[in-house]
Amino acid sequence: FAVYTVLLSVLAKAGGVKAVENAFQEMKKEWRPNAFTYNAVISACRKAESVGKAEEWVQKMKEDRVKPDIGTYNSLIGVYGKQRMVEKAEMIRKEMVSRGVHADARTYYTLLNMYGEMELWDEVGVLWEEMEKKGVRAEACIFSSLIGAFGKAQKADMAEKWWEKMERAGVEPNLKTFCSLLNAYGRSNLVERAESVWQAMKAKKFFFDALSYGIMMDMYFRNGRHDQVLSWHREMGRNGVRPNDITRSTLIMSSAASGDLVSTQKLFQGMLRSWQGVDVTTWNSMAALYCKHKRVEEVLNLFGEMKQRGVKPDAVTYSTVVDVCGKVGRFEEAERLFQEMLDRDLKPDSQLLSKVVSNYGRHNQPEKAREWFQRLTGAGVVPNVNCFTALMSSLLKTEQYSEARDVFGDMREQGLQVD
RNA sequence: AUUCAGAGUGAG
Repeated sequence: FAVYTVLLSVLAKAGGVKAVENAFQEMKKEWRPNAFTYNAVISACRKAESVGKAEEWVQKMKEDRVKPDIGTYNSLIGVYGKQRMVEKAEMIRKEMVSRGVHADARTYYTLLNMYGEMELWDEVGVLWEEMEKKGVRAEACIFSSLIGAFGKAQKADMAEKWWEKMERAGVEPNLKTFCSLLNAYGRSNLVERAESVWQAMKAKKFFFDALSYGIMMDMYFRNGRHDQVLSWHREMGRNGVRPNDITRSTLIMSSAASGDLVSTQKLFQGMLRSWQGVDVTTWNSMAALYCKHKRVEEVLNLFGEMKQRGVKPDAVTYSTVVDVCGKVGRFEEAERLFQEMLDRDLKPDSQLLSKVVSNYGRHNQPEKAREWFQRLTGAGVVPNVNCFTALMSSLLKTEQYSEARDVFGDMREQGLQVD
């Protein structure tokens, strides 16, 4: 029975709610599921970012008369936390209180993680105090999470402060904690500090993984030090660490930014020939490179080839192919591909909107730009400043001053910060 | 036994 529960969580990590659900059904034939079993399934829904499914499973759990435990509440908070549904997450916390279930360390970790990702630092402070008051001890993992959040927000100073806090608390940092600090420096372009963290890690005899190298490569890439990207990639290989999807995509990006099109193509072809192949993000990076050069045929060929190889195009892929068609004025094709995107249940976003609008503007079709703006916002896309700006410049191209002013007014009405 | 932490791709 316990083996089944472990199996569920392993399947969840391997990446499929479907597989988890199937295994659950199999198991149900022989055993009666308990809270642990349901918790594992709910957690799988969190990984798949499926709130609806998670809620369904909570319902099933109730129908099955299995009482939710602290793990269930924590998992559910995790489900909402990942989607940044603060109110829902807090609601669960209140429900816990009313049922006499006490928040534990993981409850706080999950909530802190959510607030950190959302950059709601005040809430982080409040929760932290509450946690300390309750005598819940922070572990390395929560410091990784918060230092990572500060890093993403390019607040290296805050990341440092929390690192010191961790040291004062006597918590021993692990590889993930070091990596979050490394990345904090990387994101703030503090290359030398990142390098010295790396040295400190080396002194501690950590075994670096591809993720660690990936952080360094990404930092050098963003700082335009493409030679360093290459040499760290080589260093990784020398140390017997296999490149993964992310280091591959960083390598492609770096080559795209530094070399000519042909050498990037060669690099990409070489990756395709290897047994690992490349993932959708790397395909997307390559497609974006062609798109930038307005090489429609290449983008479309790439698009076809990736499908042939069984890599599922995502919303970014479609955004790029629709964009490149629009760039060169092939709007019927763009329209067809856009429809295909919807048929595949992929959600258009504000970036796609701004691209489509500016492409119509570029080709002096402001009416079409406006039409698409309405169509997409009607479909639930929330336009940002870029979208409004694209629409305004489309209108201004044909000297529609008052219309552009109206758009400007609409933008301010939406409460958007004018930049 | 189950529930929490670290890196990559597209727009004006």
